[in-house]
Amino acid sequence: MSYDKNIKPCPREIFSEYLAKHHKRRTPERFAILDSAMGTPDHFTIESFHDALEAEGFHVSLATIYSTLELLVDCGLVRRHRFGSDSARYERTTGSASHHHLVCTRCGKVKEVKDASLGDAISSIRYPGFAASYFSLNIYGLCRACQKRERKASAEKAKKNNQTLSNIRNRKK
Amino acid sequence: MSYDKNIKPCPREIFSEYLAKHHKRRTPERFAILDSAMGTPDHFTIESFHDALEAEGFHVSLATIYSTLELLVDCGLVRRHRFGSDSARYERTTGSASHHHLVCTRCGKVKEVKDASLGDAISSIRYPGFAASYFSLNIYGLCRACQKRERKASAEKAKKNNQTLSNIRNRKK
DNA sequence: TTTACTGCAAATATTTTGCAATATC
DNA sequence: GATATTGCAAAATATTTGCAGTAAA
Repeated sequence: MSYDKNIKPCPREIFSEYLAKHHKRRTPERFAILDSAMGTPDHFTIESFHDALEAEGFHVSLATIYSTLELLVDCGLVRRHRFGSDSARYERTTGSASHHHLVCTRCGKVKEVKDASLGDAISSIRYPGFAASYFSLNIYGLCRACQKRERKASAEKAKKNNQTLSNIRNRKK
Repeated sequence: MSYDKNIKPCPREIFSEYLAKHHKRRTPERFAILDSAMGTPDHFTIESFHDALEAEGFHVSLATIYSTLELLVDCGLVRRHRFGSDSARYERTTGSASHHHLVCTRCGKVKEVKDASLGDAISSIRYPGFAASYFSLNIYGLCRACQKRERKASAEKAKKNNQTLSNIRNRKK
């Protein structure tokens, strides 16, 4: 939970102005959540985030975390991902290089892939009438481990079938 | 629910071979679900899909729809999206041009944008050890309606604040 | 004949909501 | 002082799972 609060425009300023503009209140909970989110370079879930805050000695309810993260997404400081069937994952938008995700449809594992030029290409597209804030590119498929597992299962099944087949053949003798 | 079953390799063949390869069973439920999914050009949710099947006279349980759509995703015939907080949306991968999505973070509305060249660019990237099946590109931001709504709310708040301010000024007189 | 699949209902997991107390504006 | 926000717990929603009966291989 440490980031340079002097970089301009720093997240605190952005959030503060966003709250002012929307006539929402500047509460300690909201800024604690902001600081913690900005200090986390990795993905996090509501649950993990709540635990981390708790470990730091903050007690903030889940409901408040949900609502504050929604605000942070709305003002573009945080991205929200829904990869598999599991819960939403969040990540700060600042301080990390443009990347997309390889998502395994079998086991749900997510791997980050950095690609600045593709990121720039996507970010540079303008959509009339739509105020874009961030993008999320996910490539779905099978990860290495699940491919290997599949090959192995395939081989075992084939072996089993051959045994069955030879049993039948032997019986006929 | 009508698509040309003669196109090669047609979805029925792909699915049939997938089931055979994985030593899974060819049940009427699975093929009814396949046909219905392939006959739907738009996005659908489990709920809407279930209703549509029911209306056509098929009765298939939600559990079976979930499990079969998982198989269809696994064999690449169906894409699974998780846009907002709401339930997963599915769409067939065949028979529609490459597109991505503009997702409103405020109201959740999703708009499709066709872009063959970007789609080709993304599809052509190879990831060592990862067997890519399909991609999902979502641009998050504010849709036209929500931008308008925001401007309107902003103006009203400002007006209200001015009134309060002039009340205070008047009182001081 | 073996065992995977289906439907149903119950269980689980995640996110949202209502309400009284509190704190910001 | 008016009202948005908080925490808690309950509610709503989506998805998964267990089990007994059925059907594909």
